[in-house]
Amino acid sequence: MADKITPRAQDYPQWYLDIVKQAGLADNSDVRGCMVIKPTGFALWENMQRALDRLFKATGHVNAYFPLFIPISYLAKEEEMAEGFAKECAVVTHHRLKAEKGKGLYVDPEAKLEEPLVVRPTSETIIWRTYKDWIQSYRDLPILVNQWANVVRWEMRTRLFLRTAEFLWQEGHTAHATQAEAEEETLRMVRIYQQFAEEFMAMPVLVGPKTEGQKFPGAIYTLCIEALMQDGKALQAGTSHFLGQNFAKAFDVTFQNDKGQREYAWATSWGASTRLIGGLIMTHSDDNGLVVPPRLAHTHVAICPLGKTDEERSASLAAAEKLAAELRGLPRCEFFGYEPLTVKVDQAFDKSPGFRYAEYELRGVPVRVEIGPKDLEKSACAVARRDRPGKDGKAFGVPLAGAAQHIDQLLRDIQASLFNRAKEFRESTTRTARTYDEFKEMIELPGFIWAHWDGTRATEDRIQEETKATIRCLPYDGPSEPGTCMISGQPSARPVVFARAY
RNA sequence: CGGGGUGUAGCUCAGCCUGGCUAGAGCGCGUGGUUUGGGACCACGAAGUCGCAGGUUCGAAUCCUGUCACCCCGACCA
Repeated sequence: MADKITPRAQDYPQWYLDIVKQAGLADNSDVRGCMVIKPTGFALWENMQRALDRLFKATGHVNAYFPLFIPISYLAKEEEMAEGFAKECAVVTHHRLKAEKGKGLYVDPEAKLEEPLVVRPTSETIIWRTYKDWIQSYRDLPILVNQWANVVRWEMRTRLFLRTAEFLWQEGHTAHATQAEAEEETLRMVRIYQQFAEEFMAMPVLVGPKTEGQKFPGAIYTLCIEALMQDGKALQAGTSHFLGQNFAKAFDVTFQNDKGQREYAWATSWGASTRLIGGLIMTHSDDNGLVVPPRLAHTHVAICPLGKTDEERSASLAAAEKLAAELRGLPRCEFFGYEPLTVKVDQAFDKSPGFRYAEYELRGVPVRVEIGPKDLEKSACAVARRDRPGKDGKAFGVPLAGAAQHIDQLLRDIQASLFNRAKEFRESTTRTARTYDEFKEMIELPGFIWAHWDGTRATEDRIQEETKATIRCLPYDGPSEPGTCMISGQPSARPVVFARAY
């Protein structure tokens, strides 16, 4: 028997770690705060990348790549950003080692860099330095570039996927001729993140601006998507920033408009990272293991042929291969990214059936099919859906004729049911606080809290200090009636959403 | 940076207080056999500089000093 997964109810953080490790997604590495993303985990990321990349391209973006190293003087140019990231930057100061017998390998003091290079914590500065060379005229705009990259933020405390010192992400950096166009882009991209989260990850999100205190350093404002994890804590899952002309001014990026006047370009940036994998886990998985929504699954269907004798096994195996071929041969469609379904025929006859079932549950394969002698007598198979773990989700007697179509539909049903379940959980744990006392009681419960806030930093800070809750965002969709701040009694245009967060 | 803890086989840990023969267990791994419709079992086997350095001692995983690393709590955290 494999190591047990700690039940969620007993110790949620330990459950999360157990899932990550036992489903084979990632491991801690020898380098503090950095992780090894294993093939199974990386496959999830690749599927996320593929889906997001399609959405970006469909909205006119192209990919490019900028350097890992940023001269320290670039980072210094935008004051807010310099201040915001100063405490978490890795810095390269030398370009050579020396190997000497007896002394081993050491940094060559002769090889000190003229100017230290910062390992990018984010790429606005190096990219805007580059855009200075790309932009002369309004005809050069907009620039709609995205890059897939790794970044380093030297965090004090890390957690696999949710916060690691090095992480993988995409960062979009766009330049526009007008403020209105840049603001449209900012909104467009946060809505793309929402679409991705909800349609692919089956993870419902709130969408809206961050408060002044929570925005990205260097931004005019930050829009975000906020998801709710099963333990009732919020997770910021993607951000889109309107940067105004801050970076254009810092790097002197101007263009001539159609009237021949010089203007500074308008900027946006937006990013989502491997943190999404953490969000995916904490939205759907259960005490039996990982649960992956079919649209992001690396293996859609696992077929387990059964049998005690060679004759039984070869008959089951033949039926399994036939079904696998039918599944792979289903018409390609948008829902699965125009790729064929991935089907694994499991031939581990030396393992007990129970072990094989548990293994696919642990790894989050959305649909498992069992074909044994008893099924073949009836030309049928057993089909188990991962969103309902154990025997509850298993249906016997599914006719082999038409099984492929049945499973295709089942995968779509699972995708929808995961989203609905997550949304119901969010709705059932979302509360409205009318007074601060009420709020303090509610914050001890899982979930989001709507409450009125006077819009000041002081009130926001006080609430955080006293309750550890932060304003997650000022959602676009939701109640909008005015009221009064639960603390100061000052007028509030509309309620905002609080939660404790990752 | 403050507080606490842990370093012994791939993993989880026992042994340390009270020094002593060849350093142990479970899981995992390898080989062979019996099993197989919800995490099978038997037999045999491989595998450890006891984090590192120094000291005390006839003798150190065990005692002392130093050091490094990691984990947890806090502070910090697009």
